[in-house]
Amino acid sequence: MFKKVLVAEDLDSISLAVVQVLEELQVPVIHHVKYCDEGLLKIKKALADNEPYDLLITDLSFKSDHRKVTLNSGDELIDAINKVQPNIKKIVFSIEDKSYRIKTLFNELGINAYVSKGRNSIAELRNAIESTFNNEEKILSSDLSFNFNDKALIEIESYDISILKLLSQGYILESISKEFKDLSITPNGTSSIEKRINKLKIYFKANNNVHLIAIAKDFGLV
Amino acid sequence: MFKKVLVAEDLDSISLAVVQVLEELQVPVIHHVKYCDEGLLKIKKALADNEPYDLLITDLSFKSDHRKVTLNSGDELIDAINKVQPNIKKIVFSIEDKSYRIKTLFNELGINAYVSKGRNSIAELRNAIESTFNNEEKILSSDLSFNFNDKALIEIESYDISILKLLSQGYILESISKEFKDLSITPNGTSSIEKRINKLKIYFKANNNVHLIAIAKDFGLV
DNA sequence: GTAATCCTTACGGAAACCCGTAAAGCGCCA
DNA sequence: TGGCGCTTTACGGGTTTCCGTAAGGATTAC
Repeated sequence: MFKKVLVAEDLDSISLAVVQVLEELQVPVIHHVKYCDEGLLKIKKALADNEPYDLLITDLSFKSDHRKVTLNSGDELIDAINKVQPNIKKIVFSIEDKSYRIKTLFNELGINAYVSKGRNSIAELRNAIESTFNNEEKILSSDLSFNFNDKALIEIESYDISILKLLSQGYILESISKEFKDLSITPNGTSSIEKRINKLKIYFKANNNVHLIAIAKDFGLV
Repeated sequence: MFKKVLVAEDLDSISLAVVQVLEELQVPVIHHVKYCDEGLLKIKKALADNEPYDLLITDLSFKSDHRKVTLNSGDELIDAINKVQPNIKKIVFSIEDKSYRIKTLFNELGINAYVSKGRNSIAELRNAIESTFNNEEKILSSDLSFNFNDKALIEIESYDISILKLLSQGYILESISKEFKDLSITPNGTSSIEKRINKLKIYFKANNNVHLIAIAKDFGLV
């Protein structure tokens, strides 16, 4: 079994359960942090001491409070850790159940397992830890049964997300076009952007921009 | 201390912690349900048996799965319970931290305490249970420090929420007007509705309708 | 080298919005 | 009854979205 595990989870009520699972699995060293920044520090320290962690279990969303932080989410934490210790095994344990979000975690951040917090997630988490230890790939908790090869949501790319983000911030077409030109994102003609928004509206069956952003929010795309 | 407590919480990783707190407080009878419907049934059964619960601790949001349910949220559960056993003490334990949502829980559903899931929520929950037992009123976990008498968010009433809801569903002004006429909600002229939306835009500093709905989603208003 | 195709951009008219102003409706009170 | 204040509604013009059509440019096929 894993020898040294780091848990990043802000909710104390949940971390309690995670740590309990790790103890049952007889993991000798279990550390727990409530802020992403702390997590990165611990990873770096362990590397410097030549006693690196071999598993990270992290949540995605962290509450913001008085404390000033540079890493705001599990995504950012994983991204930062990948730059210093890419070979570490990574399990995400989160409430998120949108396929788009989860796919990018596997494809872009290279996580090993995703466990969705739910009615039977403690058992799911235990299984995921064991499977990860046995070098299985792309482990998904059983309540998430979407197809990994489903093209549908993969087709929505970062370009679309950028448009949706700006729309949700109150930008009008022309401003989006200007912004894209500044950032050298192409295509950036108002007409092209308009066309792309139209595709999104058809895809999500939205009547208008307002409806589209409401749906995008529900899907966790923005 | 309380003699018989019902916990309604779908996430097993969290209910574990809640039950643990109750055990530490030496509550003799602790029941736990993962679905709201189950919760209502247990309450009714206990009443019929003349052994009613004296405390309810519930989450607000419950994941939907294959199972068909009639009560979808903690709000609905409390509302239903209030109809059969209004005198039961009620504590809400949820991640939600929007003052609008929480105020309506106190004002319209008559809950006794609200504890926000956070980095120190186990201790907060314990305190809230004890304070509730001692008949204190309107207990709020300490990380939520908004003023109860703050008029700002109270001014946003169900009329505004209705507009925002319809907007987020892709309705145009005229359709909203028609819908309001059908439901005999007044005012229902397009102009009045437009004016009200304008107020909301000023209040939330939104540039346009798209922006407004994005903000409303963030605030959990729709 | 030319045609076919796709992507990007431009254009224009109808619909919906945004925003200010003005009229109509309604309760209140003298 | 008539005037006052407030709310609701109507109206109008400027802006933005919405949606179809088409021109220009790049890539691919043959």
